[in-house]
Amino acid sequence: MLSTHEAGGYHYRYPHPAVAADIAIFTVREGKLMLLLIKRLGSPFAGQWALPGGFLSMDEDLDSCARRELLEETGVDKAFLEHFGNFSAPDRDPRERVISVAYLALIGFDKLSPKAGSDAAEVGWFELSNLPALAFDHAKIIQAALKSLQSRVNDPAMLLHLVHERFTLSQLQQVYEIICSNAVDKRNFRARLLETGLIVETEEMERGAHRPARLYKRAGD
Amino acid sequence: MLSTHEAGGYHYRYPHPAVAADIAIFTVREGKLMLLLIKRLGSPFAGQWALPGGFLSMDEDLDSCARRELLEETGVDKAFLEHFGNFSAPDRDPRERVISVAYLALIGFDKLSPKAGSDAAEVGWFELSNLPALAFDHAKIIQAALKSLQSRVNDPAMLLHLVHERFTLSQLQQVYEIICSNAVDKRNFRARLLETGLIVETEEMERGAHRPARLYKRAGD
DNA sequence: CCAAAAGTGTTACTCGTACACCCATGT
DNA sequence: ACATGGGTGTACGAGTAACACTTTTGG
Repeated sequence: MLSTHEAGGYHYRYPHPAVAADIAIFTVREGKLMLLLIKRLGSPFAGQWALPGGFLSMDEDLDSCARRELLEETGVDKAFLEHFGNFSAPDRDPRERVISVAYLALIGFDKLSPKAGSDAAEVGWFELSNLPALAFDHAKIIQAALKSLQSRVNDPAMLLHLVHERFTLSQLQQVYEIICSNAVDKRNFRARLLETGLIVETEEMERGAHRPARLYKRAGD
Repeated sequence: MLSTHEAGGYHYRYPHPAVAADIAIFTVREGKLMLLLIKRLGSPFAGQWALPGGFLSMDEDLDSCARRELLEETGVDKAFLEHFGNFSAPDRDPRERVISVAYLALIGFDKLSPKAGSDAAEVGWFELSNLPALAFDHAKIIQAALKSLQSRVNDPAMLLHLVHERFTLSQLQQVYEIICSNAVDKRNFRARLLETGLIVETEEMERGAHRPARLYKRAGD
């Protein structure tokens, strides 16, 4: 049962799957729900797009692995990050047996460092409604990620991860409506949010083409 | 990256964890929430109690693995079975790195075959309020399982897996109250359940020491 | 002065909760 | 007859959903 490290390899009495954390990283930009994908360089599925992710190291748990991958791809270390499912069909990776532990991540588009990550692979944001062909079973994983996201849309703490540091209530409502894709009443939305106590108003205003909107921030600054 | 099968072992370029499905199998008997545990024969933790579970085979996915383990331990193949979390601390198993994919299972106590499973290990049902010392991090897994169970107590479809084929509304309510450990109003409980349409009344009555109670069954017979 | 988004309260309805008495059976 | 659990309806309150007009700025 124990592994031995000999001749640059690892040896086990019984077959072991590889275990990877894959992350569906969402953000909202210009009124669209966007997903981060990376372009695969090697085979299989070379040239196709896939979810960022990576194999579990022996000295970290799965949450740490996901957080590490998120940091590498986006430069963000403080973000909403949550497990939502495992994907384990025996043939989902043609190379070897790989168990994918899938995470949902949410970040505000402003928090991304411009040179996102140092991974050599090409990185791109895609509108969720216009995804390219995807490697492996990642299309299925994304569907499940979206479902998980939508099921939590009423959690204001989650929504707050998708807006900028300072935000207007309309922006927050827009994010809400993009996720669940139906409109809600402005007054009800605002009242519900303010009485959670999770956000506080600032003295700043956003200047736009029309009447300025008050900016809010998270209660914990 | 590929594995090779040579001299009775499996060889990988990078270290791989073992992956196991562990199952918290709950039932209700005599007004108590019970959990199935097995007594470990070998080391580590020999003689201590643990959750049933087993390693993932290369030809099955995780759900199938959990269902197989459930069948082996209880003789039940049609039961509520649902993933609720992964446990992946690097040192949770002293032998080697093991990722535990944890499942919640619910079965009616009547559906258990008497000679539950063919596994040689000793099997026992324990009151949740009176568990023995547990191997590995299984105490933590059980806490998480219970939390998951309680969070879904309002799903009538789930509750129905914990009662017999034919059941009285009082029995169902008792199960509800045991899980969330607080009392609810009889009339409200019954009304809510009946209007889901998930259960239908039968012509049978349960005869007891007092007024007979109507027996119900699942809507899909 | 016009267009565009910001901001603000009240009413109706739905759903959940609280509550008390009579009934059927076994002993 | 009595003890025990089975069975039933209504009223109130909380929370959710519907609804319209005024304000502020830029062009």
